[in-house]
Amino acid sequence: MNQRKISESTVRRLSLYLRLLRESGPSGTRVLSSRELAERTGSTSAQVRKDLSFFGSFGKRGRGYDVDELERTLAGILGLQQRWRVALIGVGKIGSALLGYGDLARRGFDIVAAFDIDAAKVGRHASGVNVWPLDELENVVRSHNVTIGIIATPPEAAEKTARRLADTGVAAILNFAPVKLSTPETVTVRTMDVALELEGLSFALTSERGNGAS
Amino acid sequence: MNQRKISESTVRRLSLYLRLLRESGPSGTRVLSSRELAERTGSTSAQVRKDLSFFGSFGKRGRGYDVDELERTLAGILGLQQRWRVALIGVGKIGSALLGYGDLARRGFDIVAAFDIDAAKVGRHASGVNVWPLDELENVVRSHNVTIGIIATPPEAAEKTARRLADTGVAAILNFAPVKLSTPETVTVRTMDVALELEGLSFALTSERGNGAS
DNA sequence: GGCTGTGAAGACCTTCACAGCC
DNA sequence: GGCTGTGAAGGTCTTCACAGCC
Repeated sequence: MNQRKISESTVRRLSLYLRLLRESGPSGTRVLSSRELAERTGSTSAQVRKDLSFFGSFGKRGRGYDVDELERTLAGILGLQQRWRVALIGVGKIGSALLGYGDLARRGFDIVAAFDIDAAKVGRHASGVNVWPLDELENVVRSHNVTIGIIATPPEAAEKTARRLADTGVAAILNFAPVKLSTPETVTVRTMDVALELEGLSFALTSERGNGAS
Repeated sequence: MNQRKISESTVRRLSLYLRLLRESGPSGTRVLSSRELAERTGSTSAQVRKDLSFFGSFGKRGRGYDVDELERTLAGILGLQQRWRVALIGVGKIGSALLGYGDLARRGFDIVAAFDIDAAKVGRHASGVNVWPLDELENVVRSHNVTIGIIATPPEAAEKTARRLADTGVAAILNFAPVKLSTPETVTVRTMDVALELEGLSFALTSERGNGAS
């Protein structure tokens, strides 16, 4: 496991390859070439081979990659042979959507506890997950062995929540609040921001006019 | 507006700069240096200056950037001086969350119509947006002059929905379904996938063990 | 013949470092 | 003195192209 620095884009693509392999599951093809993998994930064949080559040689020359084997290998690389225990902070609109989103559990991420500052939201959520008062965060996160936190609080509360999660020993945070979190380097943070993505689209549409849009 | 190829990361950072400028609004500082902009968005001062230099010279040497002026300039570059008319397809968990998410309107994106295949969801949504039967998509998208579509359907329906949006003349799609969309090149697509981000975190946590994690 | 694995080349992005201006 | 704007250097990521194997 002595691996060099793997880029974020490579990891993203590995996830896409894995998703494809899982979909072409039992009834799918037994072997896929780098070209097929590329076409169906929006990459190139050389890119696929390069991505995989950082971790070893998993293909068979002249044939391609064995679907089952590559699936297991990729799951291993991505750390998805284990299940991850996740805490959700903030049971508002986004939080509730996440609680009801079965794809997360299907892909190895169990939301084992949720928190909200609003007493009315405390109790058992429709999804079956328990919603705790925010005060209980440290206790419950520790007792449930949570390693990943999801921040779905209002932006004003995000920074403080991040600090509390970090102090409680959570190793990674997925942040839905449109703010920059200042966490210790030991915590890996990734932010998802719908408005930011829309702004990216806005830019693309705006600058198209400049060039001769076909 | 004869601009060269601007990278996606540059555009993302421009959005972050703009967000910061807007937050440090009326009561904020009148001038910000590239160093300040960088520190508060998680970038570097050279990066900030380079990003801006693709579009012109907006700073004052020895002083920095005028907040109001740079805010206007960035909004112009990103195409945010106009408002964007957005259609949402799929009023499930994610779709509802988006309808209730005021930040989108605040940042220039108005969801002017929503669609769902389920007759029970048709009618006026709590957010005030009208939910139409899916059959009406082409009519309503055209009559409302929609330019951006958000796909929040189940994965199986995403591809077909994308094609319909593309055929109806929508210029950009924000896709929440975990599938690769095959749309004509005239349509800009961006996909947001929570599980994919979590898998990125999973990888980071897993590969840390390999190195000597401090 | 077909396809992988991979050095080398090329494209792209970031950082450096400093001239130029306030 | 302080800060911008920017060529040049350095680094990273992608694509090419082909040797090696099935």
